Amino acid sequence: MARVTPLSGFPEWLPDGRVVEQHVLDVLRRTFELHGFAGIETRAVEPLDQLLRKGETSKEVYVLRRLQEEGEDASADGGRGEKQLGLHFDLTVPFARYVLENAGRLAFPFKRYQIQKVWRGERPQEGRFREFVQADIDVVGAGELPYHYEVEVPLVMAEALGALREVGLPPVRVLVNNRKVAEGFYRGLGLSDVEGVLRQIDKLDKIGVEKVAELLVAEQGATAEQAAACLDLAAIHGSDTTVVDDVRKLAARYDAATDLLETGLAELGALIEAAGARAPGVVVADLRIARGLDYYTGSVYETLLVGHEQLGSICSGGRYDTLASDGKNTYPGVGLSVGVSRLVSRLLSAGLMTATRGVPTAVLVAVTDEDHRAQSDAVAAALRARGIPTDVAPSAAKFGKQIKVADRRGIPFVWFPGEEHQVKDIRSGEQVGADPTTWAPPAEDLHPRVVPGE
RNA sequence: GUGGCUAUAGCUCAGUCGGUAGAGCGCCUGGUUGUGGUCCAGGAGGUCGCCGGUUCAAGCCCGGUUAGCCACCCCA
Repeated sequence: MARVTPLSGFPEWLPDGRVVEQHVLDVLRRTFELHGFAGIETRAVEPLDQLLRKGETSKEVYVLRRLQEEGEDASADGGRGEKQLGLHFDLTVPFARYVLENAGRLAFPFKRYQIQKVWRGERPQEGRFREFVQADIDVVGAGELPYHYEVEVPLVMAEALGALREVGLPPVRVLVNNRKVAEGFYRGLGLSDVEGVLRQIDKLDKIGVEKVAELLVAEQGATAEQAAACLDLAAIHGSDTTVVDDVRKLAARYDAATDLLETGLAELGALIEAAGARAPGVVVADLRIARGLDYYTGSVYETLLVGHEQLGSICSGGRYDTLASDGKNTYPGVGLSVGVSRLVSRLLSAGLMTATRGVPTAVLVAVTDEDHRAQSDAVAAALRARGIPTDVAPSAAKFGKQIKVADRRGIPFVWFPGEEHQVKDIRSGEQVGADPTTWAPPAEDLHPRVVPGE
């Protein structure tokens, strides 16, 4: 048999892992719908020029090509002029296109969730995949989008992730910043290359304060004092509105106050205040969060798993003043995206969350001998009719083997048909008489459950 | 795209100084009268990633190649 090797970056779970993933997806979806987000799905491909819009040349896009393309249509370019297609690398670009395409039929502000696979042609490693699932929520407005949505979106996400706590998800920390604060502060200092400064600040975790200070001077042309100011700003963090005062004081000290800074601070303060009341301890302002250098214009978010910070952000997003635009109308939006595959891969590899079994089956009906298989099928039918997931033994092997079949799969009950039916809980060994038309397993054994790992 | 490491049984790995392969787990069979897990006995299973080179002889040395892992970059 040909040797099969896993394809790096294209994760696949075993059935019990899939149970965990499916549970995570269910909880996310339920929470999103609870908050009024409507579900959509967009096609997997977009025209390549659309995907590469916004100058995102760094994104590694998988391009779609037909096997028969060559030879068949040397005239394709001159003829149909088919657009080159690429697999989407996130759900925001397709959503923006979808909004424009359906603007006349959507009601704004439009709240949608979208859970789909995305593809990125990057070099994979732990927690980084080339094919992975994202779960996005966004709110998009026509022309304008009130700031309170920038407060709502991370709180919905905090609630969704919070709902997974009981099955083993570690606590999460949503780090927030506001692009206007950073931009206002830097401009107030006299630094005009806001993106450049942010890019350096983003390296703080990796290379440390001193190196970043050097880079700010060398690359961004900052004075030592300006660099120090940027680093002081980046050092500010906290979960209450004192961070706003801290920034104001800092700005005053460097004489860097601007209107833009004040606007940003007001927004950030409102977010922190609301979050403190609605999800205490979850949302933390962190003035060094940069995120998606080019397109975010207001709040930016990043989410860490407490105890797994090395994994990177499992959920991030922000506010775009121009999520989509058709030239005449602009559609601002704010959204967050959960990296479901990254999250689930860690939950599984670290044993944080496990499924009680990998098969849906609650009962395995034994087969006495092949001549009596119909009797076992009848028992199974009776159980299934009452919603009990049931399977029939693959062969009329010795009962010990049939029990083993159940054990290997985590099926909790084995049914022995006969004059007097009996059902055995193979975990306890307890075996009792039972009637296929009335017996039911305990509620907790009816379906696989997801539980915290050991 | 750049750099480092790795590739031997289904899985995790050992294999000394070059002398045609081992362990643990798993799997199969048996331990009598149809009830698993523990225990005991036995058994199956490997083109040592692939191609080439050196050598009397290569899992081991050399070159190439493919794949995987890790780091950088970037990001979910």
